[in-house]
Amino acid sequence: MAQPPARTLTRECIATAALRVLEREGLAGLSMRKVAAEVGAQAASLYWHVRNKEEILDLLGDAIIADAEVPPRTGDWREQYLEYGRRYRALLLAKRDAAKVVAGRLSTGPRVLAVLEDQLDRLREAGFTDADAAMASYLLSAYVQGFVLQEQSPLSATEAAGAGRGQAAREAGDVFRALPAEDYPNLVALADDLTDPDMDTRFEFGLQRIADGLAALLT
Amino acid sequence: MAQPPARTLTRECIATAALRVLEREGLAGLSMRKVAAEVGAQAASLYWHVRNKEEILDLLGDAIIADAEVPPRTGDWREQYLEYGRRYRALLLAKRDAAKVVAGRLSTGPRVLAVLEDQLDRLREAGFTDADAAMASYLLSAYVQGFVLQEQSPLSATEAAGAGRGQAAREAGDVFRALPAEDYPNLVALADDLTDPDMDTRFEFGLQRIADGLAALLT
DNA sequence: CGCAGCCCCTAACACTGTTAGGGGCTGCTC
DNA sequence: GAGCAGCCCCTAACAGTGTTAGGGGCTGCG
Repeated sequence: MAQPPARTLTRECIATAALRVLEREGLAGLSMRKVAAEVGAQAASLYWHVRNKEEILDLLGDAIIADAEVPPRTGDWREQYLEYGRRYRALLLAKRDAAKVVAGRLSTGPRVLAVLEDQLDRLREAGFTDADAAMASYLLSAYVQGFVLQEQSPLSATEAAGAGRGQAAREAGDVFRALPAEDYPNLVALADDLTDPDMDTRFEFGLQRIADGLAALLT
Repeated sequence: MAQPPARTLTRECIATAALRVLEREGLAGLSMRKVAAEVGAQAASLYWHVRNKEEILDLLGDAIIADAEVPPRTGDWREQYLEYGRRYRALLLAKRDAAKVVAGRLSTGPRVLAVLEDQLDRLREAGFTDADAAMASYLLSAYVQGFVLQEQSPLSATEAAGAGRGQAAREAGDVFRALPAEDYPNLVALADDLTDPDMDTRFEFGLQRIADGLAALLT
């Protein structure tokens, strides 16, 4: 790692390096020094191209969305809206800690704007009010971000060592089943439903409800 | 601050102290040393009662939800479901950075479980399948968390100095309006709708759509 | 009395983001 | 060609972070 001349480093160069560090070490392990080392430079050198670590996170947010592809323009607006949601979730699941990076960050990178533009175009074409189209778009991204964040959140402090997806769900199931049934009858009864590790259908459920609710606006 | 004998410190004591520090300094400014100082102790002393900083954040998550109140049991399930969402959002807005604390954290504190238990009870009583009730509950919390997180996220690196709520929205509006209209016709046209600072009605919009979608399951 | 144990301390470790200041290297101007 | 401005990267340091090791007062029990 770290080629000696290293080529003059740019913001894009820093962004892709940060992306590699993020993939390797996770968001908590992402430091200025490590990003700098990844491009063969010193930490302080980054500050010539970037104001903050925060600005690097902004670049990361853009880079994560960068390889988004808009769904095909076939079928009705509903199928396209659903597909937007699915692809957004897939994007957040593809890169490590992507949801946490993107969560508290309103990106205005060109790639993000292009997707948003396209999405709004289809919603208006489908017959939604301007205000409704804007809110429908906002609703979708809020749901997807919130879902993936919950989906990836470990159970309390039982975290790090846990194996992949669904591990937390199974442990949560144990917690629910162990509860006193007279105090929490519903939690005990629904323990299996609440902790079903099939996140895909759980996500799809919410997505379909939202689409249904939006469809009711068009009648 | 910091009374000399300080009384023997407990986990609850640490939790409320952490809550005060969070309110004063924000999540980024919350450190072991500051929490310790708040209870009149040294940083290392905390580790007798708590394993990690992560565990303090868990305590914080519980403490934030602690003063949740379940909505009155009047009216239909829909009104109660909506009210759950509204109160959850209000809770996250009430304490500083509460959304960020709660976001990536599956709390199993007793207060959280009690609310969940009650919520599931009402959904089942309304006629939802066990699986649907569980998913409806999950859907609501995903939406609320995602929404508040987006709602509070600053616009790119224009952050810290910005005034309160709606400031980011107004600046985002400027960004959208300044875009080339031939490349982003919809973004320019909907700039006002996209950046309407009235977050309450925006939240309500999504909430109503979700409730509509769920209602369609009961027919 | 002595001895556990609980509880808190001081000191240190490795690491973080960030800034100050210095020095090569480029390319322009006289 | 000489000098100079600027870009770009460096070393060194600062204050602060989470966390651990080890010590030392208390308490209550045998």
